[in-house]
Amino acid sequence: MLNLYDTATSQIRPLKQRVPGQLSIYLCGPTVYGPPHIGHGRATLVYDILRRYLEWTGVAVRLVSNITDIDDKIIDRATRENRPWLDIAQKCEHVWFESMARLGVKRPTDVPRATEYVDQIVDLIADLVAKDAAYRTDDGIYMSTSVVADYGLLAHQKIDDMLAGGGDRNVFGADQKKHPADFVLWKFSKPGEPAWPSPWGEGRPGWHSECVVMSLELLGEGFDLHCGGADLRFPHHENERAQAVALGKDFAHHWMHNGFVVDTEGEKMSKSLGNVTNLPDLLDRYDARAYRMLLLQTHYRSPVKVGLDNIDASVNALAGIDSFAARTSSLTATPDVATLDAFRAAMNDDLNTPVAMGVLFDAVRRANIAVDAGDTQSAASMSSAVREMCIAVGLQLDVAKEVDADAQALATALDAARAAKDFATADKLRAELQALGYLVETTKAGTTLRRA
RNA sequence: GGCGACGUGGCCGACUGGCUUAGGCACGGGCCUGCAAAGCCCUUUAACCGAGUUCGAUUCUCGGCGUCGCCUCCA
Repeated sequence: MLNLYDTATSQIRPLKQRVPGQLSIYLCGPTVYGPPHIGHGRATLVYDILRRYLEWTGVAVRLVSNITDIDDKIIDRATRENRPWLDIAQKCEHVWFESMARLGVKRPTDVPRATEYVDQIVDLIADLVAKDAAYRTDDGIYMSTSVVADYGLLAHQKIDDMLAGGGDRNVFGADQKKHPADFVLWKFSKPGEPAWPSPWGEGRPGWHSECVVMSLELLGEGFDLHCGGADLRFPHHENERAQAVALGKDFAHHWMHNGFVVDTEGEKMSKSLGNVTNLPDLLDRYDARAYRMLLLQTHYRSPVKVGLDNIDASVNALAGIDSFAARTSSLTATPDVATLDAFRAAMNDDLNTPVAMGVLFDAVRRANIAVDAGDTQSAASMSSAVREMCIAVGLQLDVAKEVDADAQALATALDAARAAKDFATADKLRAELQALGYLVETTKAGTTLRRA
């Protein structure tokens, strides 16, 4: 059973399954108005690892992750660039999933778009209005947070205390709100803006209403886990919950939040600070698996520095596992039980992937020792355990690729030259093969080639 | 101003009141190799500062210093 930190209770507790053997997860997806940055990459990788691990243990996971395809930022950009807003949303969504594919992040089981749920969103807001939990102002319909007794649950702070400071920013519709914490459910549209009909006038849904509707529509009440980046804890998740609570609905039973990607000075990367690295740029420069490895070696709730040194270390660590995979690819056996037990224990302890990776690296080392000692039995069961662990966390190993006939001929010639002690020729052949992009491993047993 | 997280060896990063375990990367030495590469072995003896609790604290408590986050753009 996976024990997982729950933001609502500030405790590590079992992640309960509403239906045994199944797990329902809602992950707040991106607002598609620009390229994804590496913070998005972290969030999606963390939950991809969670999902894959759960699936590996035999749990059927339904992961719903939305696309926010209508939002002020999309409209702003459309206006600025004089393009249709839908064009921006669709192109950005395409880039998003392209990056996800490169990262090896499995596509969610459901990808609802906000614009596909406007009717249901209107219905939900109407229910809130009917219950006096929402009210109208000149610019939209607002949620009355004071009807929610435990508003502030996820923030772990009283509203008054939250409002005491930090009031140095522009708050949408602030002048007409009944309470400063109230938030917009429906925004009336200005001329030329995208608009949908509603009983209160044309407009568009507020961000917080989209997610509560889509999660409840697709997963139903009392779904197992709601997750996202730590910055969504408040206000976004708090506000989603407030709407559900105000309607008497059973909302998410467990809340999970991942830590941020920070820059080399330790500051959070965010678009407003201008210190973001775009995900496509990162993926152009490095093996995508290196980012996954880097995150696996950090706890999901800790901040992680993503810099050149860090990624290089992960690239090198990965190279070691790759060459291990290549030298043990032909071995098959039942995976070593103790190793997998240790791995599960680490993962079940609030997804302690750094410890789990320790187990993995230890297994690699022991398997290598066994190979060197000619103990194929142990080598096989250890290496099989390594392959299992890699599957569980979504690490694809680069096993030896096919070697073309020409290169194989050069390798054979290389072996012949070595046998004849013609080392000048042997060195030349090796250099040739390396120039062709192969990793050349010359051993007593003969030369093996891998794609570099 | 409120709430919270963190400060571990050259870098990243876990566990833990004592029984010298992290783990990865880098550096150095060795084995292997014709030489390399890959792999293996060994190595360097760390916990921001101060006080307290304790037989004993990196680990608990308090204080200080520092870094970071949330407080209606945000993964």
